[in-house]
Amino acid sequence: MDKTDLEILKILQKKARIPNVEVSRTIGMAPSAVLERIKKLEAKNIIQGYEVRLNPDMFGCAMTAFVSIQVTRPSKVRKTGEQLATIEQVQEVHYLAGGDTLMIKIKASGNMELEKLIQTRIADMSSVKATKTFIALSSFKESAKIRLPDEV
Amino acid sequence: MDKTDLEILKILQKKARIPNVEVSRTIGMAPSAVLERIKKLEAKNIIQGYEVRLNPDMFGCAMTAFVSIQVTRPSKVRKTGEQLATIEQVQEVHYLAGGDTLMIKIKASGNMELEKLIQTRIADMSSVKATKTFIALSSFKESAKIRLPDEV
DNA sequence: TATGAAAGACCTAGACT
DNA sequence: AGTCTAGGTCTTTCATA
Repeated sequence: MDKTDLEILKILQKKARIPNVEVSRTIGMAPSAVLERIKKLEAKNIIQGYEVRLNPDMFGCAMTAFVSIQVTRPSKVRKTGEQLATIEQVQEVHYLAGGDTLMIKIKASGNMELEKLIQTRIADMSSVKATKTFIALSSFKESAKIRLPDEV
Repeated sequence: MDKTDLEILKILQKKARIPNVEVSRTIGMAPSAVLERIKKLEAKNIIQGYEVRLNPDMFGCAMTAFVSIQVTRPSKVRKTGEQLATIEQVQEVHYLAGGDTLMIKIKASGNMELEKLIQTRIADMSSVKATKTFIALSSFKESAKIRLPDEV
């Protein structure tokens, strides 16, 4: 990965789904060279994918919630985490340091769906000791952008 | 928004940066019709954008942390939230119900950057009463996908 | 790794249903 | 809202440096 790769990634981070040629024009390189680089970045798993960002409010996913989940034993973390990750409404699953705790982020249509999810798919897992739910009243930012260095 | 729109969005959610024609072939419609629909979805802000998902480990953003931030007064929530949202390393800012608390998600290169961020950009805001930091040891899932209904 | 050329695929506006 | 057409643009492979 060099400076050119970083330039490409910066452009894509601003707006994925941009024509290849436009990228190549911006950085002053032949389209085929850019294509090759992007392909390599994908192959090396530096680019992991391309996502649409949909407006959740339009799909009955107006509710964002975080649920802190304490597992019964530290050894249960991995399996529990993987199982939680399979739930469609669960967008994120993180293992937090300090208390045998998983933190998940959920998008649901409302109270009802959230309650059902927690009760029928989370709280009833044998490895789940306790849950604490935090409901977001509003969200000021939601992005997957990361800070890219200027150089390697 | 109808069933066709949902079909299109489902395809894009699986893989944005897919040729338009392929979408149109999948749903059995003329490319121009699909283009028109996508444009409308963008104009209506149902599609908010397209993002690359980069592998954070490759950019010195290996550390994910959540910081719970208590503000001094409920009335300070909005301004504080907006200000936090401007920080590049802050990917998410949510206002949580129940305790005048903002929850943010940070991607940083490591302890040092995280500490510096918290001390020089967060804890020193006059509206910030207290912070609690949770560091993720591992992440099982990170996605922006939402569950789309089958019908409208 | 980059370029340039060439063939084929894709995009998109416009006429029409 | 959708189809079809057609020109222009973009993608992608390959020969070459």
